[in-house]
Amino acid sequence: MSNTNLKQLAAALGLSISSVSKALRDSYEISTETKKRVVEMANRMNYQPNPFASSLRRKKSATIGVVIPEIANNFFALAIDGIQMVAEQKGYHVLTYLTHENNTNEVSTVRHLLGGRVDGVLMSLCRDTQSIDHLTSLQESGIPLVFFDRVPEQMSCPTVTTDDYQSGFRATEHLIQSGCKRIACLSLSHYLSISNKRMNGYIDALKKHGLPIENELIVQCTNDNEYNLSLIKSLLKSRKRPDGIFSTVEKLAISVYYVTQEMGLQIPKQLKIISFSNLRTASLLNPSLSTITQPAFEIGVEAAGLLFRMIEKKTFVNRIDKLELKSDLIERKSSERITNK
Amino acid sequence: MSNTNLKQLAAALGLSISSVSKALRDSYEISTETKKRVVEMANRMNYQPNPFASSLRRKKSATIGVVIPEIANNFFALAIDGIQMVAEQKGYHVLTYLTHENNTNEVSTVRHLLGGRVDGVLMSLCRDTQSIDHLTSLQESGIPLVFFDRVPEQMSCPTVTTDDYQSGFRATEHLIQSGCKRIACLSLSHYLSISNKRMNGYIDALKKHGLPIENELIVQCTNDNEYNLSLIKSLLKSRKRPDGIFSTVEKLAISVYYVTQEMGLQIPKQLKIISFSNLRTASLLNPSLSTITQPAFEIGVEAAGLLFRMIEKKTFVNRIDKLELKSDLIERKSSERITNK
DNA sequence: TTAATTTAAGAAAAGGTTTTCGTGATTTTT
DNA sequence: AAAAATCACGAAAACCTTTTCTTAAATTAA
Repeated sequence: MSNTNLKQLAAALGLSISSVSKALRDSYEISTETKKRVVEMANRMNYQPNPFASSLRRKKSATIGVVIPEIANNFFALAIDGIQMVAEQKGYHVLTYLTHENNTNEVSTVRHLLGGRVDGVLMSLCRDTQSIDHLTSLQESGIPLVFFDRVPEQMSCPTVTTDDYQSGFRATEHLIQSGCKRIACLSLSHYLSISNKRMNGYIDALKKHGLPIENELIVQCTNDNEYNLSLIKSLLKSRKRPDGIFSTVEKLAISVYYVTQEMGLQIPKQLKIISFSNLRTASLLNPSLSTITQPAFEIGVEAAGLLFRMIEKKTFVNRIDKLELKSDLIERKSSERITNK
Repeated sequence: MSNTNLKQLAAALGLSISSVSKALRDSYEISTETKKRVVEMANRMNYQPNPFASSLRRKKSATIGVVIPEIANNFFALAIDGIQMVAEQKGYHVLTYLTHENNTNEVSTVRHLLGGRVDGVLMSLCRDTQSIDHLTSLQESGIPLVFFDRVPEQMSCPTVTTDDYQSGFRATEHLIQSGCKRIACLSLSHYLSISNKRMNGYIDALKKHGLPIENELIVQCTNDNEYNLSLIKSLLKSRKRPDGIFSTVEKLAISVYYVTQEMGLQIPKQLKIISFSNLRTASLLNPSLSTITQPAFEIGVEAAGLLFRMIEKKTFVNRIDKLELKSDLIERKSSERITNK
């Protein structure tokens, strides 16, 4: 154990505990020479302040909590990366919680967080969260709270998102311009506002170009990968198979690739697809996948930045501060127009 | 704030603080009816014990630390997933630290951890860690410590790894059997034992099949992606270009794909490749990538399991407990034998 | 019926830090 | 030279739980 505490340090220096504490925190009450002596001895004795005693006394944990649906997900991994970077700069620790897209986990995680273990919380909702009671109670507890990407629409709380509606619109319009007439939309959840915004963009793009909105082309997927595969399979085997797919989430696009591979359907000849994705290998897929790529790292950075502004209370953060970043649409083979029919 | 504490709870119940505390911890000293009353009131007042006071008193943080090189990496993301699962079962929190493959960060993170913020540490070394002083001092501080995947060979400490030597051997032999005569090896770091083990497997496979070991075919890559691309480019443009590549790490295989795409080199016709990888889209790449896939999630689970055995001290964990899991070799197009020459 | 034991609870210390308040000693002001 | 202010440090409370040690009451044993 490091196990030297202030008491021992004070004894070794012939000073009082309080003086040593002040010296280490660079208080004006302590003379410069004493400070030097103290710091020296602290290093020599390998003193590390007990974080719990400190947190207990100061009512500061120097820790933020991050609650996300999953970690084995390019978007969230990158966001965490950004969050960690900012936290480290601020001298904060990062406690990560995974909900696995399960609302029950989300609720119990929030309950834990209410215990005061963290000074602030960054959160991205899980796909089946409907009630926001646990979220409001967290907010009302006074713990700074910022949502990113998957945000609760009904709540007045700072958020960092991307231009989901526009992205959905542009992606769909891109498919239309590539010649698609029947475009399906794969949605992750009808509870999530990002899913719905993306879908609304899709719908409005169809409307703008005079294409009908067909319910059987809007597929609400689940959290069960196998089941999603069967949904996609039946979509692609239906009498009036779509000739384009707008996938609101990477995972589902990958499933589409698997299904087309199995069925022998050719992308982009028989089916075009574009998807939200942060896959680094999108351009190496067969065929390369057209993507709407969110600035995941920056989202993490911005969300953390907002959170620390709230924690430090230097600049006021309004509850309705909503930051919206832009996603990139990257056209690749999977949505390419076929010239020679 | 939740901000109800034992004192207030005790006052509301007309009991002493100590009795309430005992009741909540289900002590035999408290009658069952009183316990019921206490628990009820605790729920009603939304009582959450202060984790810092508790940690201070019990000298237990209910937190483990995980130190990894990066998070935007399929292997580590999956490992974290496994770790989190076990930690959650045990009622522990997970503090994540990223070293970004930088030894300085690793050292300073370890120093932080010495402060006693965590009850145990899971760690995977960064690529440029040579000195293990910081690691031994962490171990000697008495904090349970388990390494996974990237482990320090010189240290006597529990580890969870995979059969890296055999995997390297099998991968190389597979390339040879597919017809390769000049096989290059892309290594991440000559400091990491996993890199070296994989490379030794490669070397021994070449030896077994009577192929020469050529230094210019063993490429030590860096942490600079751009530079790695140029290394790979010059490798593939050299007079005697290799006809096979064994990549010890996913990232480098992806770089190879980019380079071959740019150069117009055809995989597997002109160049075959196999790589360590946890990419979910390996089979969807163009061409599909042959991989050695480590059981990343299980590695996390096992490492966490070992760590908790140490923390709980129920079963003794020997310092030389080394757990080795098996990786899978999955043959795909990228290393396929070309039949009709 | 008294002594011994068990039961149920409270008082108080301990854990290590931070911070407020106090206090002599020195320096500055009048 | 006396009064005021500053300096450098110490004592002690506070943060909230947990746990050990007591203790009064109730039960059992003798």
